Amino acid sequence: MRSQYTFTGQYDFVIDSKNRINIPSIFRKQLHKSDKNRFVITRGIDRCIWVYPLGEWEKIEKELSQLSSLSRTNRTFLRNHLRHAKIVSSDDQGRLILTKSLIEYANILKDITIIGVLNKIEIWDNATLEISDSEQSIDEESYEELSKRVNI
Amino acid sequence: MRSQYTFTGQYDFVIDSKNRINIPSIFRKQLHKSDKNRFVITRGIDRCIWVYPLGEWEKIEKELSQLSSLSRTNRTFLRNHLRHAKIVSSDDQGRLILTKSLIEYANILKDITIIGVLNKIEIWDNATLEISDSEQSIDEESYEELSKRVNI
DNA sequence: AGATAAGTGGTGAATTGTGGGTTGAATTCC
DNA sequence: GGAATTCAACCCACAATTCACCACTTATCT
Repeated sequence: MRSQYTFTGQYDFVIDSKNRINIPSIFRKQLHKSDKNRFVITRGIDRCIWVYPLGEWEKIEKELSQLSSLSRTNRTFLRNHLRHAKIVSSDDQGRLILTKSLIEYANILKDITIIGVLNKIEIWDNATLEISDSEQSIDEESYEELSKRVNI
Repeated sequence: MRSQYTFTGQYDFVIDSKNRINIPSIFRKQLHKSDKNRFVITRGIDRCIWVYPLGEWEKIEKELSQLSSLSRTNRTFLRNHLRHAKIVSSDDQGRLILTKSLIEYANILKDITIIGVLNKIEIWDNATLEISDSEQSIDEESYEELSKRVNI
């Protein structure tokens, strides 16, 4: 299923004392009315927070709901992927409130960087992202592997 | 059949002296009127309590009723799954009363964690969940297996 | 430069989580 | 069988948190 969203670009913001973070206005303008400024925030696989417009998240839920809880692996997988996900709405200014546990997970202090990654938005602590950048470079071999699957 | 419920997120609560536990308000808001604040509480497969909105439980019963009692495995499974199931209603504050036997089964003392897992809600003793977390990690192989079936 | 939009800070009202009391029905005990 | 006890249902109360706004400053655009 093709996503209707194609978030791109990088933007710097700050988190305030009430754990609110702004969504770049250019992203807000792209949001579909049916999502009604609702998002799902959850743990990213790296040390960041993933933000999905509600409609995008519902596609993921649909996939997950096919897993039977009789399987141990499924139970663990479902629990671990769903427990950090929370539906949130943005306020009139377009801000979201992050949970304390996600803030801790992503090491967020004050300065954050928001990155558009197609159908989701990543929220990074500024310093953590820089460290991650330096560590996570892609080697030549992996690029070769990718080139077989993605044509850009 | 796709569930109408998609509980997600993790919330901390306490159980009080009358064995009452709160349901997160965000879950309560999602409840369908036809369920009229009625739930089925039962043993989870792990050391936790599973809570289903009544309507969801009825779907499960429908699934279970398809299992023939001629099979020993089926009989045992059915018996163990149904004997601890109980219909309960929440009070005006949105709390449920847990049975002593379920409280014992889940090792619940005081601090609990509630996790939304799509169509059901899990109630864990805080410490028990942490232990379970450390034991139940998913190995790479299982992730590979899952990736063939779930596209997220 | 002025007007508009975007980002950030703050506040009062409403909601939520938790504790407890009272009553009447069900259960247990002698 | 009747008394004592337990327990669920239904209240009320209240502190802490959250939410829906309002306000101000900074940036952008024409």
